[in-house]
Amino acid sequence: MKIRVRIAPSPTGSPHIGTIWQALINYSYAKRYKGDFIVRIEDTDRKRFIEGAEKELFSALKWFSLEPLESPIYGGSFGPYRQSERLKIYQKQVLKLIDKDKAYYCFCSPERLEQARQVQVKKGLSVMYDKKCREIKSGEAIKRVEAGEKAVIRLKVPLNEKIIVKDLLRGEIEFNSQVLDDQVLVKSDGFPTYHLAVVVDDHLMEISHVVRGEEWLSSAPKHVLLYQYFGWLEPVWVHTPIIRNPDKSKLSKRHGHASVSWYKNNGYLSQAILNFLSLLGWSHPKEKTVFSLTEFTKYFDLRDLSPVGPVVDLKKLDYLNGVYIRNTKDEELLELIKPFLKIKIEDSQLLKIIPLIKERINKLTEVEGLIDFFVNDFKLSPEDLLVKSGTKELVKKQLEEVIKILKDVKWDLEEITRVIQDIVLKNDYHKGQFFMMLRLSLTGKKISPPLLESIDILGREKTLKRLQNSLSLIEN
RNA sequence: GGCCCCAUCGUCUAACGGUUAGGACAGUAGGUUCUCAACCUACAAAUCAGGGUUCGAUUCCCUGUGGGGUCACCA
Repeated sequence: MKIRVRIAPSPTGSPHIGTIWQALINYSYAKRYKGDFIVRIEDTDRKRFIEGAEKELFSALKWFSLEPLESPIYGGSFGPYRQSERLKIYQKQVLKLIDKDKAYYCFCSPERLEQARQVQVKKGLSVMYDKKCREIKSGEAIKRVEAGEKAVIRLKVPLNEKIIVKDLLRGEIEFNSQVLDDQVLVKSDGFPTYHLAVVVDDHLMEISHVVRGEEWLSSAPKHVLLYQYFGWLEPVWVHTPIIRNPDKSKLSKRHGHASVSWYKNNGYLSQAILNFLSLLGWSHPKEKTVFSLTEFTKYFDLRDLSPVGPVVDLKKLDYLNGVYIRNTKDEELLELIKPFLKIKIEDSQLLKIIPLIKERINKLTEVEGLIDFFVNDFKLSPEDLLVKSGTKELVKKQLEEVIKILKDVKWDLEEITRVIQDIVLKNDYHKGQFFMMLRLSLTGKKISPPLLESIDILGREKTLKRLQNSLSLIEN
């Protein structure tokens, strides 16, 4: 059987990291077994539709290199891939159900339903449709519809039957049809609900494995029922764990970081995020935690997914991000860093700085704070300088010496290193203290990239100017 | 609340029914070092509880507890 898998997001907001995780496992499964990965847009809810959300989704998929074979933008032979463009298909299919007496028209007003619901809530019962319209003769119902009366179409759930969902990760799960609602399949605006659309589309698009979040498990028996009613072969059901916040709730903006843009804006690399995501819910090969998407697609199998909802631990992502940053070539890193810099700096100079900082950052956002001193001047408090570096006389003497020697030294790293270490040795200065003094004078920071390399890049003019500034500062 | 799912270090996760319950991140301590990192070494840290089954349960079964999901003309 040809493997065909899909993600089916709805365009109701900016892309969710959980959607990317779904994309990752679907894409990887398809890749591994030479199947097809498809994106279908589930835009049947016009109230929640957000303009531009679809575009954002595809640009996110592109960023992660998880591009589908078939989709609304790439096309494919099972299109259209937007549900709003498939209305006729659903209408045709649902009529089959009406014919078979497996679905029925319901004329109940939203008000009546609301009332019934409140009674149920009061009695502590689960909220379900009371099946009032189920008894209407189909001939009569059709007449009323033709007369223009507003109606929805509901699924006719059998009264007391066992329905089995065969889930790949959990085995057979048994539901009693009593707990299943006569689900609305077609809304009064003529749009299908998820339940109808997903079954029809997955079947017609020849989806072999329906891989989706565990939040769908409760409604899966309805879908199974639909496959039976239509007389179609069921796909393999795979309900994946839901990614959680540190407080174990479903990953959300409130308690965690759910949107792809947050990760992007906070200086994470797409490969690192992907690596991190692939670790979630998956029994990775022993003692190997760093691997690329290509490697992942070699090992990944749906069977190795665990049904336990993993918690997102940003500390681990930070670590992985650091690993990826260190493994990125300086030239590539340059391009990645630039969008995060507010200061203006020449590419050539930035390229010189990158080796000094790449192993001390975990996120691209940390770059600016480390390197702004190359460009910007800063205010230094004399108290700070003296507290960290010794007495006024000592600091003054040291600064004067350094200034003197740097004035006409040959300006390259080796020479600078030699002369400065000379000063320390000859005078028997406290090395740590001396370097801290220089560090503060030149960068205004207690923490900075390696000092001698920084001096080399700063250049003679700037270095001397800053040292002079510090000198005059403590003289006052 | 009904129904459903799940349960190994703080977190991500290993362990044909037999292991000193392993690794990674985070933590702690030390080494290296001009600071911070990176790197190296060490330490600490878990089988939810109670019953079975078994010569032997992290592993299989039951109950409890805990967590999660779901109960829409939303997906």
